[in-house]
Amino acid sequence: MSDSLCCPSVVDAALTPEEAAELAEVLAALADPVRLRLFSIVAARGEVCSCELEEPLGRSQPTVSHHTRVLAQAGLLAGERRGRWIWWSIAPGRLQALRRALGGAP
Amino acid sequence: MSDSLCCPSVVDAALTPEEAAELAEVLAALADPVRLRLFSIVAARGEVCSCELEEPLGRSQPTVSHHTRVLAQAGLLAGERRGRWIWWSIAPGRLQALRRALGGAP
DNA sequence: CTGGTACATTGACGGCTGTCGATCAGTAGT
DNA sequence: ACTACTGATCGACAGCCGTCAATGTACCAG
Repeated sequence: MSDSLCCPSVVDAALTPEEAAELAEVLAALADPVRLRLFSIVAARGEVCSCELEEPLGRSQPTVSHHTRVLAQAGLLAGERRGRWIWWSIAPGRLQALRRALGGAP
Repeated sequence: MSDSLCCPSVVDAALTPEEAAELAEVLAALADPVRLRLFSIVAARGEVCSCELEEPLGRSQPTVSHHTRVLAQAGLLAGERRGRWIWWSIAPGRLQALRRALGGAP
């Protein structure tokens, strides 16, 4: 996926199919209750390893791995391997870019 | 669906399953390229009737009807019947509430 | 090297979603 | 009433998505 998500706002003018597809990808990554909770847990704690997510989410380890992968591919989560663990944090700027694409003030 | 979408922000604290489910509904409504373009067309023109949407979206009349319905049920679009036509406009406040739920400034 | 731990991948299953053709319901004009 | 037009609904189909058990991979301690 591109890294832009910068220029067009939904409320300014009709989106091109390409712009819409790119925006939809990011929105789809957040449009799941489990991923929203996962994301908010990471945001609240700053840094979380995968193994700390299974219990609060009530999902199996493969499912948690699947969701972290989706959020990371959407550019919303950043993962860093430290030894056996992967520490997840909020990818800076991406959420703000999303809000701007949704018509938020620059 | 509730009409709130007011209080919790994804970045402030861990969302409850109920808060996450409600937010996910609105995000899912926007997480489709066709609906994003539909929404942006309505936003750009102010008011559009359904019959003016089929051509720019390249979708059949039942499909357009399906998408307007999804957006309206999510509280993002408002429809008003005038004669044979239904005029669609952006539901005020809903998008701003979504941005706030995504951590935007109040 | 052996065993254990953290995470990824695979395969399978059920459910949801986008799409269209066909049909139905409501409105307006003749 | 009849016709024409806008929009909703239904039925069906293909494709995608969330989920988990099983298995694979990478890393560390001993």
